Amino acid sequence: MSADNALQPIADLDRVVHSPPRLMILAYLGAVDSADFIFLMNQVELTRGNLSSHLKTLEEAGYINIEKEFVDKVPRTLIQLTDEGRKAVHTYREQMRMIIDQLLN
Amino acid sequence: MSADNALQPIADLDRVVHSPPRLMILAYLGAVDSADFIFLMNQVELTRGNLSSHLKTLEEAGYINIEKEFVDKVPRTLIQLTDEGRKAVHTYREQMRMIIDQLLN
DNA sequence: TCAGACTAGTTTGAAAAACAAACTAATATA
DNA sequence: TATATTAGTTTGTTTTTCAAACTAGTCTGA
Repeated sequence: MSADNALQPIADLDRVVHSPPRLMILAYLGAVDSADFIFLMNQVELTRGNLSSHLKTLEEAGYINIEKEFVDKVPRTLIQLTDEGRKAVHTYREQMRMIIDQLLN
Repeated sequence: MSADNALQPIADLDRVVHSPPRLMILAYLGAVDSADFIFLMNQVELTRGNLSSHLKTLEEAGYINIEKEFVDKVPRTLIQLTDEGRKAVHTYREQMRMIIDQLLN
């Protein structure tokens, strides 16, 4: 019924990556490789609570690594893309490129 | 605070278009220009209820036109992209292309 | 002609995702 | 010692997505 469905690539998009707030986080992390919580919050313009839950989603997917350390007794959260996360973004990009080129004219 | 935010293009994506089920609907309609409800339902693999509500969202956005007619006493719903819908897809495609090329490496 | 099945949707209610307000806990400051 | 600030998390609300149940009409056979 759907064996050779041309729209399948859209259905197959990784929803963890596809969500705009998370796509912003991933795009930013892809560029800088490591960011702290507050800086990331300002870059992607999310509230703290909102950022916190999106980071949790990304961490559970294995796409980012969260490291907490203390710098002069101030807690500091370092967030970086994992290899898996980088791969997921790469895959998403290739799929989306195909969708754009082949499906949306 | 966010005047020249490189991530802005992601935040600006049209969410009506961005949703995968609706992107499938729009991609399909872009290719065929007119489809009936049941055929579209099979193509995009949504339940009737689900398709119905996504169509409503698209119609309210002005992206599709829904015409109901009777063919041999059987109701038939014809769905087609409006000019505005075609334009929205075009804009989405250009924005996404830029995001892919510039942001996701 | 009346019961049962089919077609073509819509409405409604539940589940999931996104969001932001309120809370926690620690340090710094006056 | 109160007050403010920093850095997050938890929790509750809103929005979105989804599918089950409902509506309304047609067809088919006994």
